[in-house]
Amino acid sequence: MITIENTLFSIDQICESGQCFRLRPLENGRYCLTALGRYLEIEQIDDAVTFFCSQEEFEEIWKNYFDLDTDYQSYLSFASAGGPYLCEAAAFGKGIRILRQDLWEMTISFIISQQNNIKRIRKCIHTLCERYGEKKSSPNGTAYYDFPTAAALAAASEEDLRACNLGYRSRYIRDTAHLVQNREIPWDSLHGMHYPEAKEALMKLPGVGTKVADCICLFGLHHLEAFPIDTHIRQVLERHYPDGFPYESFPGFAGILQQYIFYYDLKSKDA
DNA sequence: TCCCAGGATTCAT
DNA sequence: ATGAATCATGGG
Repeated sequence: MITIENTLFSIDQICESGQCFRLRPLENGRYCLTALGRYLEIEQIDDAVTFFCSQEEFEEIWKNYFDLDTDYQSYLSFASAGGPYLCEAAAFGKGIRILRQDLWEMTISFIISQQNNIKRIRKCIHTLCERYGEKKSSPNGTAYYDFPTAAALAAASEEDLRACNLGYRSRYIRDTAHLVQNREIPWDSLHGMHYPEAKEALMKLPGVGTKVADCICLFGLHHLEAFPIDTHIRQVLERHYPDGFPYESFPGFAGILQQYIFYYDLKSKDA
């Protein structure tokens, strides 16, 4: 295990910000995460964050996954350019980070997210992993499931997927899996593309429109300029930025501010 | 019973 | 180029 000190890291805020659906709290106060084919437990006490893995695994995998080499204070300092509302939002969620998650997992996860709520999105993804992901065991013996591969989902029928309570999104997922599996989309090239062309390519996938493509770009390709506009963000923009959001004040990283806003709006409503 | 949830697609005008 | 209807499922 390895412990770091970081005032701008909150595993709870990251979990609750709705960007990572397979990060969840355990009974004992820790959090567990299944990602990149691995299982990880995390514990945070104030600014001290403990990763229950070897130092090598932390350095090679999780340090990058949690974007720990990035100085988020420099992003937070821009919040004032968005007025008092953005200042409040940024102060409220200053422990949030944009994780560097897997592209395929983000694609399927955010196809599922459409017209859906976060609790049920988590449940759908969990079911999908249980039924179509490879079962593994962590070093300490905890069983977990990988996120299903494109091949595994392409092999499923639409009826099988509907049995996972995915609803009308079942066909989107099946067809998307087929497109990727059959190389009908330049999948491996996506990582090398800039934001506009990556977004355009992703929108060729069934079930991927403007908003979902932006989420995939932000969380799966780490394009920080992607600014997903969902129902929450749309309402905030209408209410607090009637003359337009000052995107130009956050060149190349408006997506980070989007996450502060999303989390702030989400948490201000669940009382 | 109706409405909403990190929308996208299709079809109408 | 906009706008309404439709798409499953579960929770309030």
